[in-house]
Formats: sequence, structure tokens, C-alpha cells
Amino acid sequence: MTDEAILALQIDRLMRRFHSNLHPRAERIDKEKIGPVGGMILIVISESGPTTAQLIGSTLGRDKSQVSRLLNLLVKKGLVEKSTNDIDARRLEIRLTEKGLLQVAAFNGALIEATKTILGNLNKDEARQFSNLLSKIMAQHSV
Amino acid sequence: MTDEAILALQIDRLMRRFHSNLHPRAERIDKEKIGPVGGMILIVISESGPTTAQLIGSTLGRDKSQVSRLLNLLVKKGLVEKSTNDIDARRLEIRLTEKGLLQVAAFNGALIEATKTILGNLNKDEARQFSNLLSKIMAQHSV
DNA sequence: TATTGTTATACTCTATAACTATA
DNA sequence: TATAGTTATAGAGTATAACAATA
Repeated sequence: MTDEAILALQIDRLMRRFHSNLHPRAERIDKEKIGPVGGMILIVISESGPTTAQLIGSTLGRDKSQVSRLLNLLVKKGLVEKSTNDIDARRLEIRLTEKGLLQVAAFNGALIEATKTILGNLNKDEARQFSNLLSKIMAQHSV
Repeated sequence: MTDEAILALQIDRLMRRFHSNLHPRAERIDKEKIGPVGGMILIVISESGPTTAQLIGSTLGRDKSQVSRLLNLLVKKGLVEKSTNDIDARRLEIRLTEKGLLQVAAFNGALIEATKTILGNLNKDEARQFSNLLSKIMAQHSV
């Protein structure tokens, strides 16, 4: 196998491991059944403050149609509020409700635990190195 | 956002970028419509030689039921042959056909291109470092 | 009793395209 | 004409559990 193919399978495997590690934790927390991407959307909103659907999509690398659908679900579940931007009526203004804030805190806790478990083999320096390399990779403009 | 949450989102984002970069390339190549996981299964078989369904599953971090279903698809498409292990009749013995070998070569090519594009920001040293860190993370026994 | 693989189900995620409305 | 968001659809991936055959 080429180095590139090995690397590609490693990345996929890491993601899989991450999911299967996070899944049981998140399932216990995910009372509103919003799913993994729903949870990530909440986290992004909590970080960025009032934001648009498009921004969420580009942050998570998901299509706007998926974001739109999930946002409506989150609204229905009472985790998120949507209003229209005063200046540009095409844009949404999305923010968390009280209930949404509580959910984010819970998801964040699960995420931290899962990450610590996954990266358990790395010492602090290596973890920082890994994060830096990821940042460098993601700094690239291409989708 | 905590360091762990950032890292988790980065990993997810990397995976997404990988998929969306690989997708258009793979689609052109995937004449038999076996999908991305189908392609990965072929690559694993080509690497490990005659193997079992369980081994493929654990290598890719996928459930045996998914592997079983996809293997049957691959057999139907004429890319893979299944036979029963002589010593333990519960086990399969899976190998690629000629057609399967050609497909693997094509998928590998796409995988190499995609990986090079994704990691374009890293120089050789950094790419090696990244791969080493991934290996270290994946060396952990936990699922 | 444990292991290998099969089958079925229900749900989530994803890509795509056609659509409305605003700019 | 371009942008933000919505809606609908079809296909792929996933978790789970119940099952048969073999060890």
C-alpha cells in the first residue's frame, strides 16, 4: 500500500473510532434526538454567537440544505431561535435558547471525554503538535 | 471552546474535506457503484491477501453486518470471490478477482491524489510527523 | 457457550437540484 | 444576476438485534 493510501485509511479509521467512542456518551445526553451533526451545530453556534446558516455550514463542511433542515429541527426542539437579520433580509440570525445552552454544555463534556480517550496515547507536546498540524492542513482554502 | 472540542471539530472537518475531495474522483472511477466503503474494503483485501470478513471489519472499524452486506455486493459485481476456510468452516476466505484488482488500482490512484491535495500545505517532514502521530494514536487498543 | 457470518429494520447523513425571496 | 435559505428525493452509511451454522 502506498504511504498516501495508508494515511487515508488512518484518517478514516480515526474518525470511525472517534464516532464509536462518542456515540454511547452522546446518546445518553442527546435527550432531544438531534443527532451528531445537530450537536455539532449547537457547539458552533455557542462559539460564534448569533450567526447565519451559511457560516455554520462552512464551519462544519456541511451543505446548506442539511444545515437548514437541522436548524428547523433544533428550533422545533426549542434549542435554537431564528430571526431575520435587520440589514440583509436574506440572512438568518441564529442563537441558542437557555435549553440549547444546557445541551451544549453536556455535549461539550462528552466531546472532551471522547477526545481525551482517543488521544490517550499522546503526551501533551504530541497532542499540541497534532492540533497544530491539523490547523495547518485546514488553513488551506480548498473545500 | 475547549482545546478538545476544537480538536474534535478539526478532525471531523478533515474527514469531511477528505470525502468531498475524494468523491468526484472516486465517482468517475466507481463504475460498479460499490460506494466509498466498498472501495476501502477492496483496498484492505488487496493489502492483506485472502482474509475474513471480521478482519476487514476490524481494520476499517465497521460492523460485521455492514461488511457482510457489502461483500455480497462485491461478489455480485464480480470484484471479489468468497470461499470457506478449510480448517474453520465458520470463516470465509475472501480474495480479489482480476476485475477487483483493476478496480483497486484505480481507487488507489484516486486516494493518492486526494491525499496529496488535502495535505498540500504540509512539507515532507510535517507529513511524516502527521502520519507518525496518527500511527501512535491508532496503536491504542480501544475500539 | 462463543464465534463467524447473514438478514432485516429504522434512522441519520449526504449530494443534488429545483425553488422562493431578497440584494 | 448572485446570494441566503427552503424543500424534496434518492442513495449510502450506521447501529442494533435476532438468527443459523460451526467450533
